[in-house]
Amino acid sequence: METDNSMPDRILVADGQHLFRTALHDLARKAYPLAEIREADGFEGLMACRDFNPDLLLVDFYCPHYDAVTSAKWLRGEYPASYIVLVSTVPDQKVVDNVLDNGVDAYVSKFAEERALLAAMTATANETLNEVRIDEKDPRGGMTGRQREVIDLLVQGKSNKEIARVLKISPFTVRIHVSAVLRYLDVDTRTAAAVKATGNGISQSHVLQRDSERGR
Amino acid sequence: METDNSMPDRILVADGQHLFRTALHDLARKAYPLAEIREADGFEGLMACRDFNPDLLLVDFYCPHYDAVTSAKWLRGEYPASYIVLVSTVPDQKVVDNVLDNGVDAYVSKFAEERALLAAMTATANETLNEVRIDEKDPRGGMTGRQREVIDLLVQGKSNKEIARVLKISPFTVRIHVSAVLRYLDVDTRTAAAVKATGNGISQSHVLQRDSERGR
DNA sequence: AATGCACTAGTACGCATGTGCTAGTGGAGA
DNA sequence: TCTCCACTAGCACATGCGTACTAGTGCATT
Repeated sequence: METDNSMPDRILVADGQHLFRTALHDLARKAYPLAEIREADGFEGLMACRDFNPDLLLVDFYCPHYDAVTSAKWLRGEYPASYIVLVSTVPDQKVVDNVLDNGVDAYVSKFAEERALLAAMTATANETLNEVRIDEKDPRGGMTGRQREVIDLLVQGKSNKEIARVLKISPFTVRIHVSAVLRYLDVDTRTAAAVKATGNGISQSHVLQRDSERGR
Repeated sequence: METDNSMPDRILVADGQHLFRTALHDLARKAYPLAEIREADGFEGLMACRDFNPDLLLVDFYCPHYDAVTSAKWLRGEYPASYIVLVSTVPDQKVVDNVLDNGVDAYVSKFAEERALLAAMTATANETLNEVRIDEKDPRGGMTGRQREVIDLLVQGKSNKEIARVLKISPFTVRIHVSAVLRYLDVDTRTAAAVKATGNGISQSHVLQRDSERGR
């Protein structure tokens, strides 16, 4: 921890939630009292910090209109030398693995304890981050690999035909998987499955199925 | 602010996100240095604090398996005398109005500034809280009232028939509204609409749409 | 070798969904 | 008054969706 390259000089904290961002900032300050820490609010804030060149990037972030992997790649492209920690609420191990394979160095759930958050931001690429990854229960634990791929696409609003195209299998086969997913989630329709699998955005830790938001 | 009844003795902070909860705790401490403040993690934590009898309740909370209004009513029933502030990410003014009509005293977005959060927790039932309500853009701004009611039910995974039953109108009429909503959100299927309207949960502050994921 | 399971692909059937029409009512505003 | 618009209700048609079958392949375990 006291090696030269594991001690970031510049830390960028990017998150749209003001209070959470502040808390992350404080935590980063606690971990690295000497570092210069900046905050960025959303995509625009991130764009405004292109010259900051942080060593460590703590971010809850998706490129507008793009998916997780694309966003991860974009981040890596923008910050090729930074240690990028995604602090978010992705509940799917598969997506986490995907972003970890595409530019993001570490992932921590927003529900994680301080300890885990600190561990993530003090870890470096040389160290083990497996322990830092996801610490939330995955409701899809009982699903097969294919079923998870299908539900991942389903919650994007994709039709069976589209899912089939993506996975390069028959729409008939997709229906098999969808059907199994519905049974697993104990719902009747794909929309209900999407809602249940997606969470509602209001309180990721507490199950629910009412309402929400989000635009485009 | 210095009247006797506006100064809470006991404050309960309930939120599943540990760091955010801590930050809320700190903020509450800043607002009311003398108060006894407790934290609760999720539904279970809330249940464990039934004897605490807080004057002020800062909560991001839904009853498991129940909707916003039911949760609000439950909260009010559990804490009949508390000043209940919902700190969450509900983006729909209508749902906010509904919970405000059913037990919750005030709502603040998680994206709000400290100032707004402080304002909400220092407000009392006698004061104006209109200014404290929602400060996030509602992607459904252009929708009619009925359309919002429909999308609210749609994102619960309800079928047209179920929506019709709830709103006490014909399923044919529901289809009219659903169709309008799909056009408005620029999607082809109700599932895609639900996803788009629900957000993806990964980064509530940054718009997106191509992808998503999410557990519960 | 045999069993189990995931994955694949198909058919058939029934209901749900989404669109495009027509049409009536009531309220707000010019 | 006349117009605009939200809301209501229906019909027709095409497509999507979900379930219940059958069936074959490949892999891992016993």
